[in-house]
Amino acid sequence: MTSTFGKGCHLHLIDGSAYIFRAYHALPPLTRKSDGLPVGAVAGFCNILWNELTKDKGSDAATHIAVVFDHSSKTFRNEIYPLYKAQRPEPPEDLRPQFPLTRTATKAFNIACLELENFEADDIIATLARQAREAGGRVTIISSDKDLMQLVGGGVEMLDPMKNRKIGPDEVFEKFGVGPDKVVDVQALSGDSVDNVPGAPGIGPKTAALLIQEFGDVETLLERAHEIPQQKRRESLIENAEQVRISKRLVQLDDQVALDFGLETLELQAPDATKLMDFLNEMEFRTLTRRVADKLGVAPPEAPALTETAEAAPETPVLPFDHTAYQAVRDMGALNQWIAEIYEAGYVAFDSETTSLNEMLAEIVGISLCVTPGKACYIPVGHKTGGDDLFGGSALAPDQLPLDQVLAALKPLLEDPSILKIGQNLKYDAKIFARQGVRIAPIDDTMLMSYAMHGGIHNHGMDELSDRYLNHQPIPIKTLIGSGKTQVTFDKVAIDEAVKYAAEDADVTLRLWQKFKPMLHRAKVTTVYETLERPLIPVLMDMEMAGIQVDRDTLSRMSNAFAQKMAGLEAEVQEVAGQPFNVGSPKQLGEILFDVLKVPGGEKGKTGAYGTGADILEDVTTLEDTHPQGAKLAALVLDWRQLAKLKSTYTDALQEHINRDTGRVHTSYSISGAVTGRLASTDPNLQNIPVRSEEGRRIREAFVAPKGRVLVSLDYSQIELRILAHIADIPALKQAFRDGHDIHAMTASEMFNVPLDQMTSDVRRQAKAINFGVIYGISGFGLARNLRIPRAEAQGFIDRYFERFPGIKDYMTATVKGAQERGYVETLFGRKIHTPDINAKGPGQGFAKRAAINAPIQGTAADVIRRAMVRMPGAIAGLDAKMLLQVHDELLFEVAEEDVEKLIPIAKEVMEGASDPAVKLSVKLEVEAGRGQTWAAAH
DNA sequence: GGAGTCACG
DNA sequence: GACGTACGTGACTCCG
Repeated sequence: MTSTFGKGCHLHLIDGSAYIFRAYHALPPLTRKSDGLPVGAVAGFCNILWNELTKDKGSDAATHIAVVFDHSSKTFRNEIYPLYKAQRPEPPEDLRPQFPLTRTATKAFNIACLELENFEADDIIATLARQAREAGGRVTIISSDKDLMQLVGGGVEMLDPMKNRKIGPDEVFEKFGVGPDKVVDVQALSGDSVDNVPGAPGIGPKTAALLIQEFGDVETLLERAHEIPQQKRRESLIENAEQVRISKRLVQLDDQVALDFGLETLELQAPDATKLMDFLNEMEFRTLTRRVADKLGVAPPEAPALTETAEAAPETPVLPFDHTAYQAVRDMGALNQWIAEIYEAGYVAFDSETTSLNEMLAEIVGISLCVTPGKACYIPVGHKTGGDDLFGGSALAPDQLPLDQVLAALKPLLEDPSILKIGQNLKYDAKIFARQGVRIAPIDDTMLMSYAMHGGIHNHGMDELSDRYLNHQPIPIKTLIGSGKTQVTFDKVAIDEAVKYAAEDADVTLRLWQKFKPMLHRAKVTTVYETLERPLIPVLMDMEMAGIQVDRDTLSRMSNAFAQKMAGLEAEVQEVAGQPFNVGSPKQLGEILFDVLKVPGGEKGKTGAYGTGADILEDVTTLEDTHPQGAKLAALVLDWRQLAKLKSTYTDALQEHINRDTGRVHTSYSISGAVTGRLASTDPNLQNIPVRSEEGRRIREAFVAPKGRVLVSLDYSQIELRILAHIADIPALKQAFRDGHDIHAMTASEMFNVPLDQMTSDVRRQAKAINFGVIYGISGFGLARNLRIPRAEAQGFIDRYFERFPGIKDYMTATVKGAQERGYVETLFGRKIHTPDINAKGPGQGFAKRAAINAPIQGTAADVIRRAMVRMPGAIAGLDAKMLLQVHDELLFEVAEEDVEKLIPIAKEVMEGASDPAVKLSVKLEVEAGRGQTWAAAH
């Protein structure tokens, strides 16, 4: 069978160990049903292998393939340097038993499974890649590990499996600033904290790349180190020369490993169907077993009879999706039969098709229902005939029940408290039905169930959930309505096509619900779902439908004023620049500023463009003395940009959002959009209306109350700092809040030993930045940049802060540790925020750590205001008042003048007591109130 | 469609 | 001792 490996052959090398960790962290925990053995990582690993074997890669298809593993943690590198990879955390408890299983899996797929004592997987990969290259073949290394990048070139390339992106010499250069042949030199200098490669202290990747570009390689550099002008670099290199040499030996892969097999033995072979099916079946991977069985054309083995334990999920029969089985309901007889079935079942999955994503404008085109997996119907009510006639095809297509008749028949059912309505993003459908006078209740929402269980792991759109949990890819909407300019509305879709698509959505939703229902309980997030997600739907519906009155004339006048000012500024900009260019183009601006005018300090980012953000331009404006032309230009552009932003995003775009019928602006809140539990506002975003700048704040004058009514704003004072004080248990902070002190001034006083009555605004400002920094997972670099002070000074501040408030440091350490062990962090109310990147290596881990520190604080604050919002309608029911907007720590109400005095204390009490009784906070929450005819005045 | 920029908490 | 850095969002404009 085997032939020699040579020209025309293509070897795929899979970095197996990396895959296991990725699969483990990327996927929700999964255990084998029969005995509870953790198998999540094995399942993910098998899926990856199967995809690798079956996906069509055209000319990149493998002829030879192998999976390479690390044998153990000790390798020859530990003899060179005992600390190498010494600080690797132990793998999690439930991952360890899965390591041997992945080997078994690889063999079951009939793929060569390689590992060698004393060597890392990377060395074996290096050796095989060299052999293949020398034999004239091609190699694809499936990994995104930067340690492998030194191998790229000469027929060897890498493939990042997550991004599906090829990594060739250009990408390596982009990453390291040098070609593949110099990667080890750069790594030797910069070191690697994750692997404990020491490198030269004080030299990071950027400096390392510069040095290697100049000197060629590590050895030359070390010999000529005395020529380096920068004192720090020079000294570090001279002092640490030996350490750098060791580092190079650590990062240099060994491509001469003695292997006792030839490349030809890695030839790609079809898996042995029986062996593979046996393994998958033993692992109890139902869906993958079925997929593999389909593909190999063998019968799936009978599922072993499972002993039903108390908490095991009721078996969901795996039933293929069949679009031809869906029914079009075109007469009342059929509809009534469906209604009877729904009453019989007690629940129904439900979805609507409409003409718009904007619920305030959308018209119902059809409704789909599903009670049993695989059996669903679609009721067309608003489909139009083809667009052939002169009037744009506006005639109704034949054989459709009239909308009002369908609504009349469904209304009792949709409002029946004994019938559960299940949807995916039900707020959308519920709003549309509410406009037709139907209040859908009670409800379950699969999107929110997923959010409660898996926030932070993946998004919660139906296509993604279906793919992940049902292994099924629903018909993409684009195949029906197209995209871009030629996109049509759903009413133009032929009914036959619509039935397949729409009924499938209800079918998918029902299956997801059946799957999620028991999962929710096992993930211990039922309370979160029941108290923080689901009850928010009707509350947000009412807020969104109420909308807020926005005065078009005010916006329009401001827009004109902005346009005039911008034109003036633009002319000035061109004059200072000495040539015309597009002020709105950062690329052109950067070139004018740093290339043409030669302003010093221009820095190009990864895309090769100069950065021209506000902070950079602000720095340029300080060059008044040395470069007046650049300073002037930067100042003008900053002004221009502020106006451009205000005009395009606010004064212009906001007018487009004023609803024709209501004369008001209706935002849409996304409940599951932000991982921390915050809401997100879209179309338009009313959570980022300007307030910080004088000029911008005037936009809020356009947000008004109608005659006889008032806008009332209530916002939590320092809620995140208060929550931090409670969670981290900081007595000094708590006391300050109890005493009603200015918290930033108090911090400053503690830190700098300045009495409160001698506090300067500048010292207070610095303390405030530190307080916020703590909430964000502070770092010396970040604080230094924010305050524009030297890094060492910033670090000094942080050290002193931790000294004064030791609990903060403990909180941060404990939170990160918890995230690393469990894969998630929690809010005080039990919301889980998953942190899949927390054990990643590289800079991603830094991000993940800071996010993990921030999430319980931001998330708890988000939970608090959610609780207040859920209780608010009941509390203010007797008043002529409506809750209109939420801006993270603020609620905005519209109230009849005569009820203002009643509303404020009631709403305040609800907000201040929102954590009770679930959580007893050791810090009081305080709410401040404002009122006025406009939002500007109320704030 | 991604990157850059900037508005908010 | 240092990786590269503030946390969380959405909308608009340019440009390939």
